[in-house]
Amino acid sequence: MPDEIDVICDQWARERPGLDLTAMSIFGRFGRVALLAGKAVDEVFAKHGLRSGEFDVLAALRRSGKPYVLTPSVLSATLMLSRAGMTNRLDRLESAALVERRLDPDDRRSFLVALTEHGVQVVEAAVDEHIANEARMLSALSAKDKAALDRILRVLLQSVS
Amino acid sequence: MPDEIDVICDQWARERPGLDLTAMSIFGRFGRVALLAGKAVDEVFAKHGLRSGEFDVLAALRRSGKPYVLTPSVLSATLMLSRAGMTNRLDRLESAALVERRLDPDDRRSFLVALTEHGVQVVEAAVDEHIANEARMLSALSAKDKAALDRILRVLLQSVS
DNA sequence: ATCTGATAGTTCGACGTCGTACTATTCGAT
DNA sequence: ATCGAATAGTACGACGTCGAACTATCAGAT
Repeated sequence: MPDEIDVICDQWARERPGLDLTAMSIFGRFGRVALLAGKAVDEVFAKHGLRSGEFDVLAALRRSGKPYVLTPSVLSATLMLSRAGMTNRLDRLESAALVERRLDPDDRRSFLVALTEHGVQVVEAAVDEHIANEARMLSALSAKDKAALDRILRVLLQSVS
Repeated sequence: MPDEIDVICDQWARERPGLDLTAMSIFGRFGRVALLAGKAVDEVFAKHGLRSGEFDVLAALRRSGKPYVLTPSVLSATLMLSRAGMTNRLDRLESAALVERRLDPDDRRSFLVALTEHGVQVVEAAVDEHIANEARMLSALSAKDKAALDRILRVLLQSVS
């Protein structure tokens, strides 16, 4: 059953018969899946009052283990976000009382970003539903295909890095 | 060889032993690949003076065939972009003399967006280099893996739609 | 023929991100 | 001990996108 990307590739095949469309087909679907899956993910986070970037911060803190504390620099590096963008996210999260900024006793240039009690509760609930949602989106794949996809993505991540 | 996503999953496994991390692993790498591949793609387009959104418009026009004309509505639907965003892109492309707005003889509410001569030349050069770049990013995969990835992504796109 | 609802495109304000410039602080070489 | 380079975080302006409000136009029902 042809999909949207097939249409695009058929058009290119007609217009530019020499083109090798293998890569375009793969990256075309890749981008579409990333976009659509991202929207589905955002909907889940929205039910918990979060945007996906905000969840990423809370999740990074939560999975770092007790006492759920990291510096803004570590967070921005982990999440591949500029420090300026991280400042902005932390401002929002602090306004929502999901994190708090504490003084870093060892470095007065820096801060420690800590999950609040409320932040822990929110991220615990959000991550469970998030995982279930992701699993649902993969449910059309067989266990074998999921394993193959995981292996291939690992190679691909290495390759584009 | 463990990568960045393995670290994240190991952290979650330690903090929340019950969690099924299959989906997180797949979507985690998926997002990273999409992000990094997107940056590599942007660099190629930048060599032709384009942003990736602008290329998308030119490519949609080019692959539609002669006379390389589409309406803004069709473009925004095809590219999954709001009409407001499309207005903005078309303004930029028109300023760069890559497209032009013509009157639609059949509907005075609408316009016809047409590739200029210059626009055709730019997109022809850009698409060739773009395809080569995408193929390069996939070169770490065997032909068999590429075929498997294409098939799996097709299922996945269906699933998340 | 006219009126109602839908559609095409634009404008506007808001948002999140980025890159740059800036201040404060720390680290290292001498 | 001090000076210079590097680092942590923030403030600012620019950019691209979105959703909502708006104008102009079309299509269909009566």
